[in-house]
Amino acid sequence: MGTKGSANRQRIVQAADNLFYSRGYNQTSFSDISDETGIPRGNFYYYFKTKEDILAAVVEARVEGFRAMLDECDNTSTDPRERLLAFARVPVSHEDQVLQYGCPIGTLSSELSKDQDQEISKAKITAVFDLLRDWCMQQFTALGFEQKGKDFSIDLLAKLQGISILANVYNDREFLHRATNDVQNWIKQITAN
Amino acid sequence: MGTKGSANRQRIVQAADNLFYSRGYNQTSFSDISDETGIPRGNFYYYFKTKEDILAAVVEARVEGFRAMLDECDNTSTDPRERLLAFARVPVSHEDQVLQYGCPIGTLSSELSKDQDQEISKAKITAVFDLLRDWCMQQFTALGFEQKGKDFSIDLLAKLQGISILANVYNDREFLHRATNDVQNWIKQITAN
DNA sequence: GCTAAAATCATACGATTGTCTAAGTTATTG
DNA sequence: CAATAACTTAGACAATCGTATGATTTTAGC
Repeated sequence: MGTKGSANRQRIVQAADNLFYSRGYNQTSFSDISDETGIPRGNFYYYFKTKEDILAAVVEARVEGFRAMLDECDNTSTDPRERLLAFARVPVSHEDQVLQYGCPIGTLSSELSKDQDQEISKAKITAVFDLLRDWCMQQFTALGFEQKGKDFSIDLLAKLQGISILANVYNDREFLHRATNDVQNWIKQITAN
Repeated sequence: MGTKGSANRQRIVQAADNLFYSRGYNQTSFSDISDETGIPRGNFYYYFKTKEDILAAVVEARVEGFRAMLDECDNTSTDPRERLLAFARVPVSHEDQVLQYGCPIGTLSSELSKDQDQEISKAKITAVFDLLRDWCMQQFTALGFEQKGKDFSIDLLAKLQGISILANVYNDREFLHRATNDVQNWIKQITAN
């Protein structure tokens, strides 16, 4: 179910994804998505009962995107340490977007944490962070870390989030590069046998 | 000018400040502020021509708040190192708010980075980060750092932002404490003679 | 205590929001 | 080919948005 959705549904989700990222969820209207896709607003209701349903679909799409990104990290090397180093470079691999709009999951998360409703989608956002954290933990445990691996994983996510925010605030490409290097050095340091 | 503003103006700004923090700027309407203060919507236009003018006043108020917070850090000690350690503890001193709504300046920043308009207010947000960064740099230079002090300052802000985000996402008080400790240890380490 | 300015109030404007319906079209199936 | 389902469309709904105005009340200067 859902896998056989029409092309229109996919186009709606894709346009909403981009708009939610560049303008924010609350600042994106059905009309915006309609203008972007050429699909009349009325059609939306056939696929999504509410705007939050679109949000849920977008979050789901982003989960898939992050999953694919993690797969790429997995494919760079069989060494968990190298994988973590690759993971740390993800923000710089989406440099321009991060500088302009910040982290797609971090900014959405902080936007949704400010709402009484949308508890469902907020939970799904947490699931995205869980996905990333679990993947990191997997690498750390493969490196022999146990309880420390959990802390390291959240620390790593926090570092990348902080870097994304500051890089976005100051639109500072140099900082993004330098700070990413520092994170990689930190990974090398804590994983040094 | 502005210093003699009526009590109503102050109440509007204060209510807007709280609402912008807990619900977000775009999700807060004039009616919300009206409900919160009991002041009719029509009155707003006497003090503020547009909603963005209210935002500007709120940002200004937050700047004052951060300035007062930095003064407190200054008063904790004459040692720049101790001051930085105190600064690093600011998020935990506003623990509950950070866990629920994130950093008041970081979340607002990422919300405003997603809008075509509001370029003025966005610039003022950057000014808040400048305020914090300059203060940190002042401490680092007092400790003998020069060009490195600038990097350390942004690094420190990035660390605190990242911590706030993850603490908010997972509503994790323990992480907030542990990560703050780590930041303090980092400060001690880089400032060790 | 009169007057003019400052402040407050109720009300309404056009525009846009998300939601919803009832037709219209296309595709699928027996 | 007929009939049923899947999909698309245009348009309108009430509600709310930020903005704006004109009248009323309060305050301050002389």
